[in-house]
Amino acid sequence: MAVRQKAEQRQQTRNRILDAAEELFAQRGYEGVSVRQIMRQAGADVSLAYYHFKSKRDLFDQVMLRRVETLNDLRLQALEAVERRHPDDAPTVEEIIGAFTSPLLDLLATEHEDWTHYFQLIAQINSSPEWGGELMTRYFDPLVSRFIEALRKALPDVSEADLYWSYHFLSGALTLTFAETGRIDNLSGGICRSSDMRAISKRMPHFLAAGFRALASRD
Amino acid sequence: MAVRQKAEQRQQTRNRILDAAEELFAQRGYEGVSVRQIMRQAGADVSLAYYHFKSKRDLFDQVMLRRVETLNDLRLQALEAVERRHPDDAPTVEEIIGAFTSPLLDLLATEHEDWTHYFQLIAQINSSPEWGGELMTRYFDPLVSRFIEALRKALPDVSEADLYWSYHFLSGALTLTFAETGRIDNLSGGICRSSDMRAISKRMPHFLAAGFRALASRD
DNA sequence: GTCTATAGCTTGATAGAC
DNA sequence: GTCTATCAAGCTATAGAC
Repeated sequence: MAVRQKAEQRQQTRNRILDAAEELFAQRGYEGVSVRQIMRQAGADVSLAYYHFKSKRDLFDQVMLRRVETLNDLRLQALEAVERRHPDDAPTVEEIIGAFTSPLLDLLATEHEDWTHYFQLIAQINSSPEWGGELMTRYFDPLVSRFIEALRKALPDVSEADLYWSYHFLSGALTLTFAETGRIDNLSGGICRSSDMRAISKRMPHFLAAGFRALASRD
Repeated sequence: MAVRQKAEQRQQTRNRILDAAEELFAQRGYEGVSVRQIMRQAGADVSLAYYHFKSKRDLFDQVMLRRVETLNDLRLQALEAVERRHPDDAPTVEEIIGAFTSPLLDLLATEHEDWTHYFQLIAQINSSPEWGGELMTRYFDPLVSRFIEALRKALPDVSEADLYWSYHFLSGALTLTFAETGRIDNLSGGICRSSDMRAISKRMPHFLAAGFRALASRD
């Protein structure tokens, strides 16, 4: 019984550190945050960081890993649900893109605090020459390849290059949107809000699907 | 004569520092680079950084400012050229987006070394919650508002919210593309290359224009 | 203008008591 | 498991000689 409590508290502390690290890395990037700042926010001593994690870089990797499997699973389930609704024909591009993006919107709607910092972190990694190529590849490529395959079936005449470039444009639009930097609030004079997920889900899949189709049907 | 040489050398040193800072900030972000590393790469002593610039942050601001006016001027000229070709009707969405994006492609084609790091830096800033909202607004909003105005004329029935969200998706696709992280190279197994500007210019305006139109003509 | 030298601080990480 | 104490290194920034 005492053993179980110890294990639970250990897990709790570990998670408090991961939460603090996630939030601060998301705000200021890996290099912009010190282990001390993270542990201050977690309400624990610096040395505990090195008891629970091998190094600052290991802590960062665990922040990334903690949520990636959940996210990829939800996306895969959404895609499979779409495909089950189309036993004979191919799903539409909108439906496939919806399966890729709506899990993010759902997670923000139900567990906003937990996921918003994670998506901000992904956005920064995606745009970083130092981290982007390697980390996005490692964490997301298997899932993305599965989505590309579905898109290839929905757009039978599309070339491989057009398909990958289309996904690339999607990736940029998606990650910037979930970065929630407040830029669109300033630019639009308050007409649009970075945090308005309903406004996003009404527009993003439609916008991107039209782009995919435009490249697929060009000349 | 000696005075002029001094002034020229001063300018040269200053530019060497700015070049080094631009490259390193683009690779590892503001916090990921020290003034010492910048000056080592510039081949000059640390103290010279503080002779030419007030602080690390001032150096960063000057890196941003050095190219932003040139870039915005070229974009504005491209837009005005497009509008001059349409004295009676409105330009197409493709033409307007082309005026926004093609100056970047041209600069990379003619002065690649000088501009590639700058665009990588912009990409990271755009996706950062810490910097994105404020800096992108300060440096680019006047120009972007001018482009939004042109797009409003090209899409007379579009709602204001659709217009701003469309631009937002454009911004994400554009900045990720110029971040050149190598991700698309990995994902596509070599079919696409991050640095292939011809492939980009053939696809990006077309993809994005279709998105704008899809939102503008939705129900 | 460019150098040396250094102040004053923060960093990532560890050793050892309890 | 959690604390105190500490290390060596690196950091931004400046003062002052030439």
